[in-house]
Amino acid sequence: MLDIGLIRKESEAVRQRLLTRGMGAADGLDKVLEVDEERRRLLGEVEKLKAERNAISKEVGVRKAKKESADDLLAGMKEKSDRIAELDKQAAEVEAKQEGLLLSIPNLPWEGCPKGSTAAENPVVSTWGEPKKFDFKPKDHVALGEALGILDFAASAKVSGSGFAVYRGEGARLERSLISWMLNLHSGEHGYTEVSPPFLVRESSMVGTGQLPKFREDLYAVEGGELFLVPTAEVPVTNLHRDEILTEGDLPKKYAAYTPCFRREAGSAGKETRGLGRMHQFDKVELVWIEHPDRSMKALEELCQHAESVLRKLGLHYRKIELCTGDIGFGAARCYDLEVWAPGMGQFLEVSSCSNFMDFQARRMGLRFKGADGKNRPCHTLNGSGTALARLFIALVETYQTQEGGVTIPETLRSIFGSDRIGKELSKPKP
RNA sequence: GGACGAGUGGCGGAGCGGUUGAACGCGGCGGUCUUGAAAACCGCAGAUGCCGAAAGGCAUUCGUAGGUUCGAAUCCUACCUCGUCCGCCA
Repeated sequence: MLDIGLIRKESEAVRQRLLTRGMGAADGLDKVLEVDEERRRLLGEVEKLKAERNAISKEVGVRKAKKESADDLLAGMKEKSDRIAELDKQAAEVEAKQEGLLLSIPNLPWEGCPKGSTAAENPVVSTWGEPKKFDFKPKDHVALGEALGILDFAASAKVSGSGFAVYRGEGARLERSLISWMLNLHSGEHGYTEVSPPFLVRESSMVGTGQLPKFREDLYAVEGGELFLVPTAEVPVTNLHRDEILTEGDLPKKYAAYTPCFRREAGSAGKETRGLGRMHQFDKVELVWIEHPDRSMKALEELCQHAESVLRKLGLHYRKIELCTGDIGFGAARCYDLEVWAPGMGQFLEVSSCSNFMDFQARRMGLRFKGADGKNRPCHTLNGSGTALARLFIALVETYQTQEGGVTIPETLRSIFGSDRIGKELSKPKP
């Protein structure tokens, strides 16, 4: 949520910055200014009346205490109160309207964001490793996984429909191992506190991180309740500190969390839907920072390094791109994506999105810190996948497949996985 | 799911419908004292919004939303959350 004070003071600059996102991104700005003016007008009027009423009521109390009559003061007070009630109602309506408008305006892209209008204009920041070379034609993970019996799409379709997967045997074990290994890495080496949050959250949490009110159609809602399935651990974890005033010494807060992620993926049917590429449910280890505004851009670099370290340790070829103003997400001010190479599919797959939301989410959720000057200011929030599963699984099995149709397990995963390969000639680790 | 009880400032905990944003204690901040610290003593201090260049003023806020009243932390209703007991259960 943008600061209404900023919108008021620098409306033209705000408009120009929003427009770098594309046509329509500044819609609602004029309306919100108009509503804000009306709100302040009403507030001025009603607060003046309330001040009068308070003064008179206080005097009534004094007179009654002295057993004196206050009838002269009470005359006309009912009308005054009715007028106040009427104006209060109007003010509440206008405030709700303003809130609704503000919640639907996207964040300002950071001033240093590359300008552009589509994903095609996202610059590649860096590339790590090389595409794996094969002496044979590499299979994609669907062919490979089904032949090995570690993926079963027929079963998941039967149980839940398209967009789901059943991992079996060594496949399920690999998935679980990756989650544990990543959590160990981030909590053990990168200083994150591991948390295991609820997978269903209330509406206010979704509003806090920005999924609602605008993107309801992307979410799974639980029927008959007001709970939603989390689309990312960002939601429950960032909201851990909603409505809190932290001290500067509390910052940064760094959390790592595993959750499954549930997304309707409405409108993307038929697009990249083969195999594990785009699922209604996938696993993810998420990194969340709550940081001091002065340090959040540095924090974004660090957070992204932590996500990158996952891919490096696994020896997976990837590239890092920075999202341009036209492609950046609703709440993000700056964002890097990490895309890992899947040799069987012959494409890069997004496995991490590392964003600095600056004060956008913090304003929505009332997350502040008390600065050295004693003033309360919104914190900055960041998050990034560290990393998303399913696609990491794809890259891993496709990269490490063998000519015989098995999969070699990278050195770093072997002890937690309990073996050095999947497939024929499965061997136990040497004692 | 059923019954009962409770929700007050960072924490604990008072609070007759009227000069209560709220006693008191702890914690916090600033000072006095001290070589320094502790103790003791004195003082300051919630949050949000509106107006204002500022100083400051005003409004709102005692789980949430309504209601009664000239006036609500205090009375009424609903909801939420927590606790206890019962039932069910991984």
